[in-house]
Amino acid sequence: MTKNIRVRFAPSPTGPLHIGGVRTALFNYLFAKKNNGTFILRIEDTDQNRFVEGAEDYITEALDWCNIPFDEGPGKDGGFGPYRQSERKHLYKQYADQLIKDGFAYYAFDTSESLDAHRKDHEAKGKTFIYNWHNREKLDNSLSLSETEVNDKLAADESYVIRFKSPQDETLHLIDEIRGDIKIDTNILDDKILFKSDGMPTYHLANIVDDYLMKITHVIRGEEWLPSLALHVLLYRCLGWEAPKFAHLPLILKPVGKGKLSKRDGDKMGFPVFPLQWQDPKSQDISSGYREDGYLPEAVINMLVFLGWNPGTEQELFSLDELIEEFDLKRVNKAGAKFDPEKTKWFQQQHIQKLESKELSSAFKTILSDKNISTNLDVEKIIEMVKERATFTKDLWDLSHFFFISPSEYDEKATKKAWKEDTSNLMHELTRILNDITDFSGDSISGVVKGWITGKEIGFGKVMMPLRIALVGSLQGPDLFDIAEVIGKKETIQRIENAIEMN
RNA sequence: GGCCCGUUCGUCUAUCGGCUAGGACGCCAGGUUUUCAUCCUGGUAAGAGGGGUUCGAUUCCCCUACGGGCUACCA
Repeated sequence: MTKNIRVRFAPSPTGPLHIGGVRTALFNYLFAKKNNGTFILRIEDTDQNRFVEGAEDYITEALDWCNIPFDEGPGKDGGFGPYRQSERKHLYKQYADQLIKDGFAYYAFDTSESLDAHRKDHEAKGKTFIYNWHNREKLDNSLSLSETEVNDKLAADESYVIRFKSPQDETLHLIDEIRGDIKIDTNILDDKILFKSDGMPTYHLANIVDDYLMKITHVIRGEEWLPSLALHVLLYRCLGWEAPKFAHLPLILKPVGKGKLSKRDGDKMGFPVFPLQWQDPKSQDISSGYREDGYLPEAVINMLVFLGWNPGTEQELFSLDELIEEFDLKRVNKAGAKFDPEKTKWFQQQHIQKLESKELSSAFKTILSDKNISTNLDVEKIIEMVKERATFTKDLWDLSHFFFISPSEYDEKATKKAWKEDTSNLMHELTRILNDITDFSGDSISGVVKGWITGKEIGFGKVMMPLRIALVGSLQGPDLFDIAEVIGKKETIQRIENAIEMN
């Protein structure tokens, strides 16, 4: 019998979720959905000092926008709640105590100051201070002190932490679902703090306890956690629990230069690193978001999933459902991937093209009403005509404004190129011809005008270019005759007359 | 510094020992669109270096180099 797959995304509410975090959530989501499993959101807020107002709401809103909502999490109890570690505070201490009782952990009374001094001292000698078997007998803890001393300190309410007692002389064989076997010598491990003096567990303890209690089967997280894997596996062992499977995702790196992608890269190069816009509650600084910049969530998702994963085929464009179908942890890469803002735009362009004109035009109608433009024109047809040139919804106005507003000025360069001495006469004649057309459809206008041009032997450019200037204002846009059809006979002729007058 | 992970076109990547190393983004050139964009076609460009193993290594092993991560009473 196979266990129910349960995965979790466990961010800290220390600020806006950045796209690396979104990708981690996405991989968890895809893995869960692919396996009919459960995707859980757990808020890891054990560090009260770093708590940022609004960050948790941001996380859930971002997941919603990306269409990867959680099945269980704050406000959505699936029987394993609460889902904020701050609300689970009472759960952790007993496990730390159990570890002490079983000899796997110990009390430590060293102050931060004394530890800092040790570190500085070692550094000065070119050595590294590690709190572990090397020196724990010499430091201020329940391993070096007598039982009475320890009890006295505890009774005196002296502040303490609980440290893990890393085992000695053992080679750990760890398995990562993406990287394979990893061997670790336990002698190099340090005695990590499990329980802080403020009464809160550290990430390590809370994480293990919650994953166990929430029956997590697969821990899919960023590569920055790989060094902690040994500790985590050891904790499961010492607590007598079966460990879940682990998969460590490669990191997203800066487009240029060294290191992992950061907020600053986005500011510097002009692309968002956050799914949603974020205003820092303290500094009031605003960071741009993909949503506000006009990206489609499906484009962002598609871009993110290809940073470190591929289906093994040549298909690159995927819907979320297709991703769920195709996703496989085994096809996740090991190496970090540099983020590419250009390719992100390409994904956006591809996905907006997949949208139905109907959908786009309803979004576009909002833009129109924002601009106080009311129209009798067939908006859906206009969108159909211009959408192939759009990358963002907001491009639609630049691509189609001339349908709604008659040109008030004409592109200088284009006019110089296209409007010659005899052009006005030609345009006059054209208005008379257009006026006689009864079926004012693109095809019919095209037939009549082309016939006239050919008959007069005047060359297409001499008519088409000035006509385009008259209708559009510049040398761009979709098929001229289609434009004429949409704006209608009266408006078409009017615009030509305006152009004659102004040139 | 120590430990761990990684390394194919500029970038994202395919290849489960047989390679003329494939695709995509970008860039360049041509074509379509009597405009512009889209689109189409073509081009550019790669397995870090050195040792092994093998009939044969991009693929497996080792070393070096380089890149990344971790090294907090942060996650």
